Amino acid sequence: MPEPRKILITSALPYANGSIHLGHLVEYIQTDIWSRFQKMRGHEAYYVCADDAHGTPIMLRARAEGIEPEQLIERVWHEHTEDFAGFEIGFDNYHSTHSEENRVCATTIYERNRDAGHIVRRTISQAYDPEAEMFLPDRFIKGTCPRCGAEDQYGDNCEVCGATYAPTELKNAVSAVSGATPIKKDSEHLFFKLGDFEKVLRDWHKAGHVQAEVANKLNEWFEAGLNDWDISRDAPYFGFEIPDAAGKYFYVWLDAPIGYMASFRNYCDKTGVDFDAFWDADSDTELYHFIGKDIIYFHALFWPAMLHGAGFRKPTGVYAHGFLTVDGAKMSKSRGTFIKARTYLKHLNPEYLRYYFAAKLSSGVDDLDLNLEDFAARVNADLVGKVVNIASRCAGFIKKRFDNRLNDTLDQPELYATFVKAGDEIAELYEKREFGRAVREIMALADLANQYIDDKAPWVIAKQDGRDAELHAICSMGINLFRVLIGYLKPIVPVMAAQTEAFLNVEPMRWDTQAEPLLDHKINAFKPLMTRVDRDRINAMIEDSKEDLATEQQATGGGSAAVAADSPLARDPIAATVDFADFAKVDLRVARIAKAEHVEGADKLLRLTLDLGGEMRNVFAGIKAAYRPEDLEGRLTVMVANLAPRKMKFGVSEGMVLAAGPGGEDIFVLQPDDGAEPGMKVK
RNA sequence: GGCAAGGUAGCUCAGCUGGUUAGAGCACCGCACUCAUAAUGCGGGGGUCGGCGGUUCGAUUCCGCCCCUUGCUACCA
Repeated sequence: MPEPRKILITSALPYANGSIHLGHLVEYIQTDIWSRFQKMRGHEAYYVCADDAHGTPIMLRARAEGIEPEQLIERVWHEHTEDFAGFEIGFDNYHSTHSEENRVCATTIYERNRDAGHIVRRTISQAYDPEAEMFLPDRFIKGTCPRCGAEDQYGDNCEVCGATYAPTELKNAVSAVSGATPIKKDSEHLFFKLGDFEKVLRDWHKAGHVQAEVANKLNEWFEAGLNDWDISRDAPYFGFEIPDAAGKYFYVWLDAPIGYMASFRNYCDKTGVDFDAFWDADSDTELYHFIGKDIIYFHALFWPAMLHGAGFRKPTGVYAHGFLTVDGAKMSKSRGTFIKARTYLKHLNPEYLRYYFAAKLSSGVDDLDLNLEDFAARVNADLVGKVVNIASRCAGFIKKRFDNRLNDTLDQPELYATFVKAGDEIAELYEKREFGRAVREIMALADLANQYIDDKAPWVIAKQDGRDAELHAICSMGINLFRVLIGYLKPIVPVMAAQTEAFLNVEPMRWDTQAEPLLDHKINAFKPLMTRVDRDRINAMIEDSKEDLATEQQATGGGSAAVAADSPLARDPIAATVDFADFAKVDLRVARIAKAEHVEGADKLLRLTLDLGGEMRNVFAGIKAAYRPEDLEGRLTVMVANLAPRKMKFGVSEGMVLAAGPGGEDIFVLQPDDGAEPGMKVK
């Protein structure tokens, strides 16, 4: 057996300001599968992570809650830890960037870079809130866009017209912290001279430590030129004070990646693992960072540069993944597809999601879609219908007829050998982070196993006298094939694998334990290893996620950014986007209400006769409680002119008048400005 | 606007360096089977491989242009 590799693996640090949601989990599940795989292969692998606990948003949120930042991050740390545990994310250590280890690591990296001449000081002018007595990050300044006049825009760019500008250009700028008008104020900042490392970084990228598509993107950045990086922030700030700059703090993004190192240091101090062996410049160990594609800049430029400048090793691999969409669209709170980890856990088995993500993950940076229909179908068909079914259809015979003891020889050694052999290819796919392809290979094997059983038809043999040995051999073979499959799936579904180990009465499976079949071996009674995805549970989860939103809005007290809980928008969220082509199908016309009258026997309806400028339409409208007929006559309004006629109790309605409001007396009929003429198209 | 990744059966996706009738799973239809968590097996229908040009004996696969989707970015990193 070759020498075990020494591997340190990380996932990006989640920010200690919010809950873990399904989008985060793509990364943690991807990393965890890879980590578990490496461990199963017998390598010395460590998976560490931490909460990213510093920065202005955390400081302000704590202030808003009337607690200290330390209390906030402590609480969030526990939430995050529980959520990750719920999804079987097997961290060897989960720490925090607000820790003594991180202070030491950050200080070391800073001081070494400073002493090597990679830090400069420069005075810059920034927006300052005179009331809150703090400098304001761009996103904490709001005002009117200088270009298009849209209100309530952030300090750096306008979400309406896309203009970019300096916060000082905003009209009527206010601080989102205090409401005061920001002023400009000078301050000395510390900068990391990223440009010093251009050659180092280019060489490092060329050496294949990042994905090809990421390297392309990095090239763009090189061409744009590497700017100095502002690594300091003024007090008040929640972070580490810079040793030789009183009142200045390390920018959160400086000490966040250092959190990987600090978490590992914390782990080493607890366990005696050799920290230096993993971080020295000449280390022969491997270091991998799994990240989202949005933070490539930090991990493929700043981080290796900082490490290099401080005399540490650089990462072996920085692997970016794409984002999660749900049913083809960005996660949306109003649609209930912004699903938090704990909301999911209330309703569904975490291994469903682990499997589904694995089945769709590749080594690329493509986005991943969680299609809820596909999710249920895929998990049910693959995991339950194919894989677990193999054990389920064999175990009964083994129990009833053979006292739960497996046969002492294999029915088809060559088929078993095929399964074992396939492990090499599957392992290679895992190693390359091509989990989707690995899963396809495994499911192809599962198909073979089911075909084998079908072909042998043990249920027929079972009914014939004197064929017990055959039956025993077939079912034992099936159980053995099942065992190999679960071994291959173990990095993805560790809980089901553990249950299988209990069922099979075996030690925890490793990659190389699959080569030898289980013969003449006593197993335990079979219990269902996984139940099918219940679509009702999925729906309940979606509903629950919508409720999360409502609760949150109440909690935030309807700040300017949040939609007030009782606003029309909150009661009736904006519908899914439609193409222009779809919109254009609706033919809206200006119409004059030629006649309005009560309808005999109708409680809510008025009969309107609409003049389209040549054509008259009979339309029933449910506006009786809000309007008197005589007030409507002669008015202009807007109608849907190509709506399919609808037969109603009192006659046929040939269109629909546009009106807004919840109903009853609160109905407001639309009316065009003066000058519009009946028949004009509304567009 | 810049850049990146995509656009392949109803849905989710495979298709390496161009080559015989373009694949899988789910869904659908038929048959078989009933050991198994309405599971499984066999067979079938269904695709102008986003559009238009070009290179080539031959292009889903290469080149150009266009359309659409998603994401990042826009003197923040």
